[in-house]
Amino acid sequence: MPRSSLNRSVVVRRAAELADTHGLESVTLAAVARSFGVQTPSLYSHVRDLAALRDQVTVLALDELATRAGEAVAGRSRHDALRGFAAAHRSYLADHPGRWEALQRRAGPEAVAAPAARRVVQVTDAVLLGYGITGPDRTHATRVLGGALNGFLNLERIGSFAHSSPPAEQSWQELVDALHLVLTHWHQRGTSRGEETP
Amino acid sequence: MPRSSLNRSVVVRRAAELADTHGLESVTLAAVARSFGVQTPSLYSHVRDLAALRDQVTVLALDELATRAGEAVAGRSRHDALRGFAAAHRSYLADHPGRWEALQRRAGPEAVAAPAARRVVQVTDAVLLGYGITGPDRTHATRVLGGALNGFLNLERIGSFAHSSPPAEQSWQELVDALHLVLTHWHQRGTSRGEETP
DNA sequence: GTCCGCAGCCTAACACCAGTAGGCGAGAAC
DNA sequence: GTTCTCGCCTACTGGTGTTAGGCTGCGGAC
Repeated sequence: MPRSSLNRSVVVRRAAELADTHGLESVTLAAVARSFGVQTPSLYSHVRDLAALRDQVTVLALDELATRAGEAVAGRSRHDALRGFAAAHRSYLADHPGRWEALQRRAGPEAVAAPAARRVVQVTDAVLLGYGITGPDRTHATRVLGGALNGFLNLERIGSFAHSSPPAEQSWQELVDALHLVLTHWHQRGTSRGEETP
Repeated sequence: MPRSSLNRSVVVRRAAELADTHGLESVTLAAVARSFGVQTPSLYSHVRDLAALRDQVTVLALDELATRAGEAVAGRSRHDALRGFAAAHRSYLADHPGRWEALQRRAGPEAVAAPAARRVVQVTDAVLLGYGITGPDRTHATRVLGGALNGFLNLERIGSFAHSSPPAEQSWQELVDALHLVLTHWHQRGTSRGEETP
């Protein structure tokens, strides 16, 4: 019997695959061990905990999402960058629904401190810089942009759009265009409300 | 011993309270039974399943949210209605985090077919009608609005905003103002892209 | 008032899961 | 070749969902 190729990153990757095929909440230590043909307690050499395993799936997802979004944004600006950024999110959900699910969860402290989390923010910032949004406003815009994309995709994922007629794809285009409008007018709107020069 | 005050709606309500205090995933049949001083199998007279219990918490949340949002919108229009609608969502999350969590989940078929789900959409439509958004565009706007609000609040809930400086409250105001801008310009943007008269 | 039906809660039991304690053997170090 | 170490193992505990079937006390029929 080969001593085994079991490994922390291998275990996490397998957990992510199980999440994608059967949903995150069916990612269980017993299921992961079964998929390796191994007994459950053997995993504790590589993973502290079930919670830690799921947290690491979250970190993996953050990392992959940041990479995919970064590639989609590279060399583009404004509307093109925004479209690529949004499409990266949507395609990641389509390709890896279980890992996406892991992003919609409150993760442990070591997961949120991971560099992968910061990378996602950095890519978002790159899009906003293309719109000329800087300073403290950029944090607000990051949150608005991230929230809108995540929220739409999450509603689509849980089936909220499945029972009304127009396909979600069209609404998605509307959302991206709406965000373009918001980002284009961000500065003017901010100054008109007198928040930037108090 | 009183024959019991156990009841389907009482059980669901207790499950919702447990969700609010300890999180939705700690809503377990064993915990609900314990809170009534009753054995676990006794609950099966009132609830089909653990999944059904959680689905009914979702329906309860949809109903309460629709009521709260409806009251916040009544007699208002445009920016005022939007602000009330958004504030209703945010306050519901603050007051009932566990029930909110139940809204971010894929629910069973009988839950999504519940009248409560339609009521939420109707209230949203009322806000959009105030902006003069009608016809097929209204579905898109409903999804954009719902997605943006849900997404922002969900990111706030899972702590995504806890590690950057400006408080989330300010970003929330920015989001509501941004949505006002989007809804105000919805019609123009739609026609300018030639989608309404194909 | 007495009896019966039945709804509602009970015990018993099974399968599954997370997590802990300690054993054992294969490969590496020397 | 001997020894050490690490990775996987077995055995076990406590908790969970779910089913099957028993008991009991309340409400209605007479």
